[in-house]
Amino acid sequence: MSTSSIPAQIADLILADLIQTGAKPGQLLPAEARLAAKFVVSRSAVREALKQLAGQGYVEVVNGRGTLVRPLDDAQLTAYFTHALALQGVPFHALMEARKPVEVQSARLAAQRRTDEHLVELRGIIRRMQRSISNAEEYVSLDRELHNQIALASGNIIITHFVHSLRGSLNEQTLHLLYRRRNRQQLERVHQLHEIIVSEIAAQNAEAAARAMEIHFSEALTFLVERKAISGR
Amino acid sequence: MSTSSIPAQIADLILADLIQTGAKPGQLLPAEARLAAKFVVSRSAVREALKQLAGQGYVEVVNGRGTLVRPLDDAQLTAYFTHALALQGVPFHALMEARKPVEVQSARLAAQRRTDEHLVELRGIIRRMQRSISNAEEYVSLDRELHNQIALASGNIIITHFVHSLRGSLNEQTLHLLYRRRNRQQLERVHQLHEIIVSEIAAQNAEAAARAMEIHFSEALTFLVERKAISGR
DNA sequence: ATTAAGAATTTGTCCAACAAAAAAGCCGCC
DNA sequence: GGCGGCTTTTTTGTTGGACAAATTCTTAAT
Repeated sequence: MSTSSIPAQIADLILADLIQTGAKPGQLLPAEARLAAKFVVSRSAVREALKQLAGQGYVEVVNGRGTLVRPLDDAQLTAYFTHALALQGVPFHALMEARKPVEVQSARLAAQRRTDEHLVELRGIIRRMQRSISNAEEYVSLDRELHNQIALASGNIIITHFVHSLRGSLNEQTLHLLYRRRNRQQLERVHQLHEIIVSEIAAQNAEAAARAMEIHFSEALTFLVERKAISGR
Repeated sequence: MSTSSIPAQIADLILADLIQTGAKPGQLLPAEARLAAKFVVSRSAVREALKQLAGQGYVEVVNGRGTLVRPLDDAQLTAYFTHALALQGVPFHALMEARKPVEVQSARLAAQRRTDEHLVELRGIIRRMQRSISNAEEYVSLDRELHNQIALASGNIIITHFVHSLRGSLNEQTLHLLYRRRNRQQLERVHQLHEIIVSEIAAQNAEAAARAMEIHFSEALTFLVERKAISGR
């Protein structure tokens, strides 16, 4: 709209230009002074516009070099999930509800497309998990690695970013809730499912891998609901 | 890091403060001048920091009033998908692969949680679709409405934002590919599945609704693969 | 051809000033 | 007391200039 601020308008124009011309990651944008001349605004306005585009993840401004198109990463997704959890108060189980089918798909595709290199990585993580089953802090860290690696093996960058960013925006308190309060028997059940998931991915049984991941998440959700009922909220 | 720019550091500090204090949407931040004094930097630096946070979707700066915490919306997700499709060249089928399980979950939850009001909306859309089956442009628009409304009925804001933003970042060309090239028989098959999905949601058959949505997407993906094979890329 | 110093380009940061919009305070009127 | 309407104050919007910092380009010497 014509009522929005000049930097916002400039940002839209620059972005439209990038899309129009099919800009590629790494490509250099015109200098701030040149953009300011082109749009007939001050350099400050252009700078704020670029900062906004940088915040949206489209570009990166680097001192002395210029502004360049940024390769796609999960920063935007991380910002979204952080916003949802920390500022908006979206309940954790709502995120898990959305995450579950994506992780199931992740396991399914990983079983179909995994390479031998992926498998080596996955088995290495499982081996380390086996040794860390009584160390909750390390097991949580390895759990993150495992799910990230499975997503990587899925060969789908959107799924990879989704899985990675969602885990990344969880705070320590929530991770604590996920694992540390469990007893030994419950942790071994969790690990058993991790092993099944990887072995089905190894055997390239897509549907079996998907089912194992689904059970894994169903049990995690059940666990969360139970704990919520106990804590009375 | 100490090497990053001052506005970036200020942005991180402000965000950390918002999270720490549990800021709520609509809440007003201190004035730019006050923040500048607090962090001992110029107002320009604070302004760029705020513009970055605005780009990340956390806050909104409004002339004469101040900076306020923004309610969660799908702007970040839209930016991510736009970046992926328009700038990064992520293939369309990769997005569909990620979208499919989310929409299946959306249908499943909608069947479990839909209210009568949701159902009225859904049936209204289906009725309009019935009349527009030969008008590809309008059918595409109604299709978007239908999927959004199903996501709304799922009661999960993450899923709602995901579905809405993914559709929103598709350009005209891609939508064209999705529907306009189909013949009458294919379009009627698509509509038949739309009707089944809604009727299963109406009957609160969660798994049946999920299965119908899954078939819907499988056929769409098959159609895309076929077209790609024909067009030779 | 290599290297190193210097020049040019580009972004980083700050400051000062005024415009524009919104909010807050004030004052008279009913 | 309450309620418009005006003024004042606060806050963001935008510009221009100045200099620092980082990078790249140029050039000259070996």
